[in-house]
Amino acid sequence: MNNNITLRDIAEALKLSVSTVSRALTDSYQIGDKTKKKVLAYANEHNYVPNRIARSLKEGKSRSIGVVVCSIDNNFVAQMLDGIDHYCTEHQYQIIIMQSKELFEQEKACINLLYSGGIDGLLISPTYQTTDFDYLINLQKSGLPIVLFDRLSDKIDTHKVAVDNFKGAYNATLHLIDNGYKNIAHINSDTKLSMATERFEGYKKALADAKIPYNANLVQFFDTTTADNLNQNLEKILQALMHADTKPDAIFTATDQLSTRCLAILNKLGYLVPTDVALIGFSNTDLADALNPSLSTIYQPSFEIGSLAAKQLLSLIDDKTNTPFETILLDTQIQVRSSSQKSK
Amino acid sequence: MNNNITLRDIAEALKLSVSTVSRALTDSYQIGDKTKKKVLAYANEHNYVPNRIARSLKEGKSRSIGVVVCSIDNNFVAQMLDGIDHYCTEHQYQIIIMQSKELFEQEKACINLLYSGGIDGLLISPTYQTTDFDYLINLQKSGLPIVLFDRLSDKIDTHKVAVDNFKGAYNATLHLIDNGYKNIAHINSDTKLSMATERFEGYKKALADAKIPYNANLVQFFDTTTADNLNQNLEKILQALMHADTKPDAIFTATDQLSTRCLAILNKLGYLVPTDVALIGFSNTDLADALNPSLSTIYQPSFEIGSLAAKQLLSLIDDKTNTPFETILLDTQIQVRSSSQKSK
DNA sequence: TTGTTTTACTAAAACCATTTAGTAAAGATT
DNA sequence: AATCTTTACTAAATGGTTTTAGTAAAACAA
Repeated sequence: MNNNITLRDIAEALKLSVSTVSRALTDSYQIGDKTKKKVLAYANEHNYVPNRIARSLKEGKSRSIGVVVCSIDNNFVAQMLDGIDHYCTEHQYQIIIMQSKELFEQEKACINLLYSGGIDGLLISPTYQTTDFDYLINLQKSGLPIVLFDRLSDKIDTHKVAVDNFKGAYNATLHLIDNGYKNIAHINSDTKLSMATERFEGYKKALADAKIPYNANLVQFFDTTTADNLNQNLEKILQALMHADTKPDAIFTATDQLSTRCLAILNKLGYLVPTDVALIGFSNTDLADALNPSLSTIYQPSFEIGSLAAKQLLSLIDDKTNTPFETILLDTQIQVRSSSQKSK
Repeated sequence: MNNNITLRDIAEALKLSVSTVSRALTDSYQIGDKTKKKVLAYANEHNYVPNRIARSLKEGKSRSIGVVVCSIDNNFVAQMLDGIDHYCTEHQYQIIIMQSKELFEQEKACINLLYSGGIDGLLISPTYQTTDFDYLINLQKSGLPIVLFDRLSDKIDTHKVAVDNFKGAYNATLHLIDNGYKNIAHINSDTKLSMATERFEGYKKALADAKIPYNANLVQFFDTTTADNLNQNLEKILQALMHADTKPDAIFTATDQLSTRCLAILNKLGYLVPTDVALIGFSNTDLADALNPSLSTIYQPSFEIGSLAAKQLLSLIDDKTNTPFETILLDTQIQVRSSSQKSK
């Protein structure tokens, strides 16, 4: 902790009261000009910085918010955190980031720690496991402003910020259809969060609109919570898919990790993308154009998700007017590259 | 901010003094068993959590540390942050991450904010621009424990954690030489931090040991601080290199961003890697094997750098014994893939 | 019985900034 | 001259925890 001078030090040095010094520094009308100047001069000279902790204690506000994400070590998450940090820094709020590592119990532990640490609000992107939002609802009831971002749930009523998953998935699938693909597989995470079903629904709607019959054998949901799970299961699933009766000619993957891992595994298994099988998926990797082949992606405005979520939270913290909760859905962007096109 | 019950609430409810309650909860010998049980029961029932801010104020410790990095939105940085977070969470410290965005002025702003926010210690990976360490030295003098990680400097004496850049660069260059490459270019950042020169020296030493004459025309240092700088300058540099009299048959890139961007640009310019030019570089991307071609890398133990740095900092915070400062250099790992080998 | 020790508690200060309530002195008003 | 207002300040409380110093009562020893 810093050992700067305090108001008291200034007061004693200048033979004033602590309250006078405090007021002088906040330019109160109650203090005369000469005194103000004297105090200001002394404060500057001795590099006075108000003790943030004392102020927090007094004001009952810490000007810090908690952020809970699955893992900081995830490209897409890091981009959103960048957006959160940008907005918060601009508005003089500090962020305390904690990682749930996709474990519900750890998520609860993070939240408890943050809450007792005195955050003014909470920004959370729940784990894939999370189905119980009661503890969040309780915190909310006891006065903690909460905003959900990226991964949403209907079980809690609050501000929410994410992308239009349905539309993004619809567009991805439509793009494959437009490029002549008919047997389109879909690989998704088995989370109960709405993003998974929304992307699945978008996929089905695009098929339906194109009058392509839905084939459940081409759709796989599975546990992607750990890297090991993902790699091993995904390899099995891809092997199975590619040896099935109705071998897919294209794949639409629903998450960042799934998309890039899928490409890596297809390469490893010796399949030529897109000749043997085309691929498009949700992903924000900035290496999409350097991949083999360059990967077509559904890009999410990650930075904006983060900064908007932060904005919603700070407005919730400031406003005690009961503005109704809203859900903001941003548009995704389709980035067509080689992995999803027959020619090129 | 949370509105939990306080010691005082418990005290009033049980008709005890605040100090008795405080002592009962810390299991002090001064409190009788019956009272302890009564207090503990009440505290549990009403979900008492000590107010972290009040405790910080009293103890003069916040159990939080500041972390300053160039950008959270950088794969390698995020991996190190994961390591820092892991160690700190384990030891009940909170981390407050701030981004310098490679700007020296912003770095100073971050540090000031963190310092006045009452951090117990600082973990910093300076910007490429940073050459002046006086402000850090001043903070150190006024009692703030500081640990440098990843990007080091001789200008400040403290604990430091990074990789053995010289050896990593030497091994990368040696690998290219062993694979028959002779005209090896080297692309590096123009930072004044030691990592750049160390990697450059490793490159030169490997050439010298192999009796390959050093050719300054094959070596390029340039400003990589922004993505725009990097992309545009790198493209120019690669164009120039590939059209020079002594066209390189291989390239060794010194940073994560340089390596992956270099590959992307070579692809874009139509050069076949490794046939036209081989490539190996420092990089921690988990997409190395999905790149076109799969990218040979010098991998840094990023997680360990982070967790070790955190460990050093926390030991500095606890220990007031003046253990001498040490610099820990971890070994890099060479990961040979297609981009650096003639046959495959 | 008197004096000493132990047990089990409490009052109050400390950490530092903010803020409410109040005071003394100067200046203005009638 | 007497009253009101304004100016420029201060004392003290507040926030919640920890800790120092202290007290009353019980237990024990002589």
